[in-house]
Amino acid sequence: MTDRPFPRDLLRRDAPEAAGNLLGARLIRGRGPSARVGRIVEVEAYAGQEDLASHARFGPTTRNRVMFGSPGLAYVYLVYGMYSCLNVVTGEPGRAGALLVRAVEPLAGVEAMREARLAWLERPRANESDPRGGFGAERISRARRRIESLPESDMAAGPGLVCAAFSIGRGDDSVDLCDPGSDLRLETGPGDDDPAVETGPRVGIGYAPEPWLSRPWRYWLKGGAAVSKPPRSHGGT
DNA sequence: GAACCGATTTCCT
DNA sequence: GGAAATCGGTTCT
Repeated sequence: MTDRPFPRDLLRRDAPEAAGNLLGARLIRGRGPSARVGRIVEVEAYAGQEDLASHARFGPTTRNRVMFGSPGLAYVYLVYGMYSCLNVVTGEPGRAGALLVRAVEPLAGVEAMREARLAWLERPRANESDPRGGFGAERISRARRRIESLPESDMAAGPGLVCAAFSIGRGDDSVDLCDPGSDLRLETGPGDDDPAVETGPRVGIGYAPEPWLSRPWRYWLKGGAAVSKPPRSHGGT
């Protein structure tokens, strides 16, 4: 594997300014032949406390505390009761900021990612004694078949899917992604040429007022097959 | 302590 | 186009 630790200094600025630095970086889980490696192709920037779309808008809390910490740390939270989302903290300590990793293009360990997606399906449920057991089993079985034939580019094409494919959960909250010794970490890509970056409004923040709602703080690498498809409920025709 | 809701994904009609 | 799944945080009583 390459072995180029991601320079923390590239994250010492407000999230929208650091976004371009994170695009193209490698996200890595594990080491050796079983390592899972992917290229970050889509991110969303969440700025300081003034950004009313950000979890930081209420100030430091138990959940978002790491957003106010050092750049390069992982901020992992649970959305909709089931999906984890991975963020890379940006900015100097004391100033909140983070980049949400929305999509990753698999480069190595794709089958391990597929296994992780399958394992996520069978994740332990809190209410196991729920009477609707049979229904859930059939639904899971159909989802399993779908994942078994899923194209590589769709393996981590969405924030919840990135975490499922890389086995990321709340246990990874506050992990230092710039530390080469971390099991979950970042590395720089190979001397990437000047990549073409496109931008657009952030997804899933309908609760936010203007101007935050329309800030073009979603960034993706042009032509990336793994770029996430925004949920229909949020936009597309 | 209870009500409300989300930085999502998937399936159904 | 509509809604379910599923639960910890945040906010209110």
